[in-house]
Amino acid sequence: MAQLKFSRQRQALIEELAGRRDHPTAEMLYTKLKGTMPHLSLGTVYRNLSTLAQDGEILRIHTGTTDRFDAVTREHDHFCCEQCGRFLDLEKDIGGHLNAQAEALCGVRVAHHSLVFYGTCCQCQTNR
Amino acid sequence: MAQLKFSRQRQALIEELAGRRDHPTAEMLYTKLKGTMPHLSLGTVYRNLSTLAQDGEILRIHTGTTDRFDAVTREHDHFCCEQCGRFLDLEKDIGGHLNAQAEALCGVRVAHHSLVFYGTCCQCQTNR
DNA sequence: TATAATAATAGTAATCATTATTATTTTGGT
DNA sequence: ACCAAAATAATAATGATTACTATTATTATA
Repeated sequence: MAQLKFSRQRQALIEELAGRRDHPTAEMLYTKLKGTMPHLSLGTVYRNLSTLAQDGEILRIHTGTTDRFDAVTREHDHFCCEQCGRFLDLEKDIGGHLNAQAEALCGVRVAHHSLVFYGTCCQCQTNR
Repeated sequence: MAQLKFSRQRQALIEELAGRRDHPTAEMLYTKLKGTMPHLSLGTVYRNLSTLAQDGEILRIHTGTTDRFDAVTREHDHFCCEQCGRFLDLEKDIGGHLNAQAEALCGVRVAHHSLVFYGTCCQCQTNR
């Protein structure tokens, strides 16, 4: 990709993602933006999410099913509730020094990591 | 699934997986076993890997592309080389007490986690 | 501001990994 | 040997994502 050109679609995508904390999937973003941009194509959403993630402007999170996206690019970790599917940021620093630790112990060069906890969230613990 | 019945295919799958350390994909196992079981079906491989993983007999690892499988079920972490694609066990204990830590800090109930480091492996560091 | 080069789009088709369907075969208890 | 339950092979279907292509939008420049 030589150089980026502005596009309303990409701009709307960036703004929408920055305005939410629920780690939406491509489909969720598509459905939402379709409201104000009826001609928006799902392929456009995927293409922009992919390039933005490659450029480090957003975060792409692999979950085993559908990928989720996050406007917060500072490395942090996530929690996925196996009951309700909620996908939460772990605000407290948990995985902070893991990269250095893995490098020291195992002799590999670590660029980044992906850490997802699975279990039961607060709401689902009380609702039972 | 009421109760399991023996099958040659499942047995071969378990033995093959137990005998290797490269975290094969379903396709890799299929190709290998096809040599001695020409009628083996890819669906059979997937179905057995899925039930074995559900029963906790093997580990299923999501990587963003193709899932990988591991006969070692003790919770441990992995490293994926972005140069050569090697998928390695991290033998040293890195993620050991993360679950408890996440529970204490964030008030969620953690059942398990998935931790994958990405970067450059030893071989790829020297070969450049 | 008209032009031209190029990037981005919409719409659709294709791909890839995985799961579901179904008719047939295996297994294991009686 | 007989029967019910489970497993299989072969294939179709699904779901997420990427690729293709003709058209449209953006931007630098004459």
